[in-house]
Amino acid sequence: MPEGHSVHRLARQFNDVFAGSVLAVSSPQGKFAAGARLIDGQALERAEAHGKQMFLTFSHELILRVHLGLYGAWDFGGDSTFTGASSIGAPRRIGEQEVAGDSGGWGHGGPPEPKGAVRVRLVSAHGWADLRGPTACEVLTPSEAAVVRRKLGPDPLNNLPGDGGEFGRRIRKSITSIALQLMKQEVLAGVGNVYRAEVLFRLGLDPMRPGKSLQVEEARALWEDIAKIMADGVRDGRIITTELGDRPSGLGAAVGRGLDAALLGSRPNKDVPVQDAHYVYKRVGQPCRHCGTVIAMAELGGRKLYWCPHCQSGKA
DNA sequence: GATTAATGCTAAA
DNA sequence: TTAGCCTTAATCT
Repeated sequence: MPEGHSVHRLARQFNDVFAGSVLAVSSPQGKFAAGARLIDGQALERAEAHGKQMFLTFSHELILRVHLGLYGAWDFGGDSTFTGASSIGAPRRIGEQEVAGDSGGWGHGGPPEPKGAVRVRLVSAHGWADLRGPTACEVLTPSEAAVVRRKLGPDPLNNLPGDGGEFGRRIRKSITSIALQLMKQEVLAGVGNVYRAEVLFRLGLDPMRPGKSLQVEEARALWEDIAKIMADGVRDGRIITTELGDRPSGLGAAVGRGLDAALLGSRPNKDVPVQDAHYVYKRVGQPCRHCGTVIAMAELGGRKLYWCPHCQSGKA
């Protein structure tokens, strides 16, 4: 269940390793055979991310739209030219979690036998990419792609001028709870269940507040914090929302003992233990990192919502 | 080894 | 509203 940061890393990876290259496109699984024929043999012009969706534009202007959904993922492999072109560390896999390291599988100048249900395989002169388990995978014309993108709200990782204000107008339009609205891709594109829970905690907002009740200033702060922690996610390749001083182990503890946080340099979130990465997400029953109150959980709109009943009550 | 839940969305009913 | 995608890590026996 990758959120927007993973999709932006994917787009970067495709631009790094495939842009300008002619791609052989196939569907080993067979389910995308017709679509694959439409783009087979074309050069990839560019990759773009909008929220949780990725758009690959080919030289004849057709566009491959991919949404990873619940457990979709891309696997990569290739020669040294291919891995060397990656600016994000030549990952072996990008999906719900990112896997680093060598994929093997370019031994005889080509990709390995597809394992499992590979919906799409892309092969260039130097490497390959396999897509499994996507929710959406289709070839669109430019105008069809524009229709899809018009339905999406602003993406905090693109953060174009005016996007913050547009987000504020959209979320303040409805009495629907801000917890539900943050998951709506037409309000803002890219936030999922982890960032939703974490940003509401970071700003001390009650998840059940109606969007309409947000002050303009509160909506702006919400947008800015989402943009910040998601940009961290793009940099780190994982979701880490805790501040250094709120981490009980590892370097957070060292800082607590007096180590200068500045020593951490450009990688402030390097090697954060998983149990220290979040404030509330999947921490039901555990003590709040700020006040010790037991973290609560409830099902809302079919998804689990986590929050601190004290820090996010409006009384804290 | 078997079962379950999961950082979503789509399409059928 | 519900099934489906068909993977993976964590949890259970």
